[in-house]
Amino acid sequence: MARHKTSGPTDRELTILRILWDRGPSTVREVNEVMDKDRDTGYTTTLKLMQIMAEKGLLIRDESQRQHVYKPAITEEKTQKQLVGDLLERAFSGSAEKLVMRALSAKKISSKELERIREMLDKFKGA
Amino acid sequence: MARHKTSGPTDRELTILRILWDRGPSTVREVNEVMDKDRDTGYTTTLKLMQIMAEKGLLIRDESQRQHVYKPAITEEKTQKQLVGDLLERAFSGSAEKLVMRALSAKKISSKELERIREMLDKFKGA
DNA sequence: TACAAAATACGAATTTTTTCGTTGACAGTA
DNA sequence: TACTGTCAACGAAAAAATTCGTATTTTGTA
Repeated sequence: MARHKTSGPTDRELTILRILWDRGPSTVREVNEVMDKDRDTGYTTTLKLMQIMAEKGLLIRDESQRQHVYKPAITEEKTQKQLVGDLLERAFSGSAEKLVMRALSAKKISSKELERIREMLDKFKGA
Repeated sequence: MARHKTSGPTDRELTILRILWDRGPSTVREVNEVMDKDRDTGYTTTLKLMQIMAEKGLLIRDESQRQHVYKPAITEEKTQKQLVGDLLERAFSGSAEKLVMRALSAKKISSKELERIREMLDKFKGA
């Protein structure tokens, strides 16, 4: 697809990043197994994606083993922040309030979670 | 781009929807003028996009005038909800808490806005 | 009516993202 | 050593999204 200027990882790339953040450094096979469960994905497809991502600097590759081991080059936090910031501009004209509202209504949230969100708010208010 | 299964509007489509939500029903020229300001975009490019969106059912076209007038076929609310829900799954493994946290830290938020968000929380807590 | 301006229709090219087949290298083992 | 299974490299095809040139239609106006 064509991508916007501010663009970060593509869809499939994000899928791979998610897996690596969850699992920690992994081989292509390991990543592919997780991918494949959710949506049929050939091994070489995953391999190619991860190779490209390494080229782009999205992943770091350890070639010391025969089975190369990949890990994210960017933190989950930074990426999430970027994605949310992006969505904020593209779909919400910058209104964080509205985004939060939609997030809350998009999904049932436990009152425990609501409580933690409230605490966060306090922190931000203080800052 | 290739797009994920759950996929809603593409990038450029979302740009156009945003403009229509903001301005109300508009002609291609009007939309293109706004688009073009932000990023060079030929008139026929915008036209084609909007025609495709009309075909897809994303826009409704009023052809009674020579200058066709387009308006969104989907509400801002529904689309935003979908986009947030999507991002929630794709980048946050479903944790709304984290998404809200990132949203708050992605952008400076006025204390007035924080206050309103807090009120929203109360409502959700009650429900 | 003839011309110019402005719009839509159409088709195709381009770019980006995703997918995968094939090949050759390497490692373990019978 | 010869065989087998696993892996990375590579190139190219396919799919999706975006862009735009050209032709045609319509409308206003000289």
